Amino acid sequence: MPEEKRSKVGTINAAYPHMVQSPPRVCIGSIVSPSPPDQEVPQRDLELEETPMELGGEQGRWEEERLKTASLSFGAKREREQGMRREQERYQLILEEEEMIEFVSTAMTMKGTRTEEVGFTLVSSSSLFIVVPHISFQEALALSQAELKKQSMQEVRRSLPIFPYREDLLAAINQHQILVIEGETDGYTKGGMKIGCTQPRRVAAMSVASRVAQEMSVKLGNEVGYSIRFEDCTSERTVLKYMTDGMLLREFLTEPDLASYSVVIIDEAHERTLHTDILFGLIKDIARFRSDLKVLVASATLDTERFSCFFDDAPVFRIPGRRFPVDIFYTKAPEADYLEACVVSVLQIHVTQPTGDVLVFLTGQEEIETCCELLQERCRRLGSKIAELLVLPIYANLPSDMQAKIFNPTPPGARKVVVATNIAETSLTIDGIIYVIDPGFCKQKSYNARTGMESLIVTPCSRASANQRAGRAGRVAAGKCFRLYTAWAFKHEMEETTVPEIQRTNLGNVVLLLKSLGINDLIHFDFMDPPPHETLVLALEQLYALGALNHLGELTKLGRRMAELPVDPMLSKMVLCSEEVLTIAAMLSVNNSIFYRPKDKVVHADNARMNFVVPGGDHLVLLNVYTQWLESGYSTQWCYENFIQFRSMRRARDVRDQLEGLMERIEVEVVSSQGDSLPIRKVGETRENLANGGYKTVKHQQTVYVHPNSSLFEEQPRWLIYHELVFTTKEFMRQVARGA
DNA sequence: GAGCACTGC
Repeated sequence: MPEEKRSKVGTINAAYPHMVQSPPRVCIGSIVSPSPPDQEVPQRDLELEETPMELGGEQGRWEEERLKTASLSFGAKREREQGMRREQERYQLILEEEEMIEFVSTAMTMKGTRTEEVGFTLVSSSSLFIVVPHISFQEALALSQAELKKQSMQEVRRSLPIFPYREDLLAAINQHQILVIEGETDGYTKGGMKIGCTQPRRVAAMSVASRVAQEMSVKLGNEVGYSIRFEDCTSERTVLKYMTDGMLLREFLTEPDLASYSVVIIDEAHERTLHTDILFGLIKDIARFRSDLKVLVASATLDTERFSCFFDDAPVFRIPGRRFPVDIFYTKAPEADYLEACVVSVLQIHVTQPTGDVLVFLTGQEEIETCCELLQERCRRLGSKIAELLVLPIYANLPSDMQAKIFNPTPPGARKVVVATNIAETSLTIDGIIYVIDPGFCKQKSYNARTGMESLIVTPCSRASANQRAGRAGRVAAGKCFRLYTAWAFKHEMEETTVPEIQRTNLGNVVLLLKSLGINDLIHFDFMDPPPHETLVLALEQLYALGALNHLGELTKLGRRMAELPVDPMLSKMVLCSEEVLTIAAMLSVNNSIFYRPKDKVVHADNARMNFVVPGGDHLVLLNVYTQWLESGYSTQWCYENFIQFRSMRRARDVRDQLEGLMERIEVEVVSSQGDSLPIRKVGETRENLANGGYKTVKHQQTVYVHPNSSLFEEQPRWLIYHELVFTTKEFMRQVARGA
């Protein structure tokens, strides 16, 4: 019995009890374990896991049985590694029932058109209207987009989910809905008044605007336009303006009462992005004195109560959504090794299910790469025994040309498997997906306000998220969703909804923005879900330390300027120094690593990165990278040759240009420090070197370490300045510079 | 000697 494997189970168990009540499945040959006895399995710690006999009684016997199963599995694994021939024999068994994961259908189906109560909640309290379509505007448009290809515009319009309710809706709010606008926006767009509609994502703002312009037969940018960072596609004629939620938030700085808007629509409200949540508070506030302002909140969940309640019991108007039914399957017993379970499930679907592509949700790049490798390897070994299986990864950091591959149509006779991160949950839609495999995990950011440390941790996802994933199987036809956890776990162990971002993130930026809008009492600001008290306090403390707030908590002149710059307060302060710092701040604010590091070319990538190292630390390395890129003429080819992410660099350039423009506006002169690197270093806290390679933070006396990817990892100078603190396997300082 | 989910200004 391999001890290390068992303790690993213990480790996972401690973190995610619901996932690990069974021994790990390590190969296709492992046998589905019997159901546990009726009583609930107590949460066990590492020690208990290693001495299961101590549990005693029925529970103990059950544990013992299961550990035997585990050892059988490991035995099988060793056997499997012995030779190709055996391997072949095993795989021939792939179709045999006991070789497969046992799924149970719980008669649970995400219902299609007729029965699902989804739709709008249109609500009005004197000045306030809330529309909560359980199918979002964006979703409705995406659905109709597919039909646009085969039908006339008129037919498509009729086929929109909202169409049958249009009259009621129009009557109820006495105006015209964005979805069904047919040029009758007059009443709300007289005298230069606009309708604004926010989306959480840039592409959504652009594509919805483009579609509506098409519907209204106007040129995009005229009556209908969009506004996103780095790109303003509106004109004086624009009456219907689509934008990102963050963009509207910034508009508060120049127009605190949104005087030029007669209607504001917040779409995809259920996503609860940080910006959406702040908008809620601000809009609720201005709606009190702007009785002419109409507010519409659109959400795709059934949880309309929360929204209605927050907006003083605004009424709710429902419109049924439209989606194909999705059958939900759960595993009979929990799966400890979900990566292996994914691979088995994909093959199972491939061999036993009719045509249709598969979408697998994993948590990150590494997992996705491993999963793709495993799938490809097994397909190769199975050879002509199975039909062709196209395995395609997708995650945000994947270069664009490789991302594009997932949209290629599947050749006849083959099946496509897309292995994705959460990017496929909301940000992009892939045609032809019929099967979804959901292990039930995602990577989530969390923020510890006591230490000011962020961490990115794999956590079980929420039921809302799981349902969103399942819904991805029902876009083109009836689909199936295979959940790699039990129905019991879904019901009892997963959270209803994902914790809103506002409760999981550093709020330095937001606090500075609210302060500059004249909101002094942040503790009593009307948040739909308030952030932790400590988060607000720490943000205030840090702003005070940076000189953005005075001892009374009032905004200083510096603070006012800092609020204009759309970067972290630490960076906006730094930017008010020298030209080089502008570049460095832009590079630091691109939070993705600019260094591309694919698994199969790790050595090349690391060598390429070494070539950029200069003395002084990571900030100067970043400056060096940017300068060389500039000298190459912002070349794509240059990026490719040097294992640099072109997208991140282009973004850094955009941010840099924007900051430079804003600096002019707030009348701060951009001066070059003429090769003197000192001003660059005025960031972060200083640490003193400890014997064990760790450092102690000056402020909290906390032990932290240099990140191994840093250019100063080997050097370890006595004093260090760091840009951010991140917890992964240890407390790491990322982006460090040599102290004085 | 680690590993960055996804957005957004």
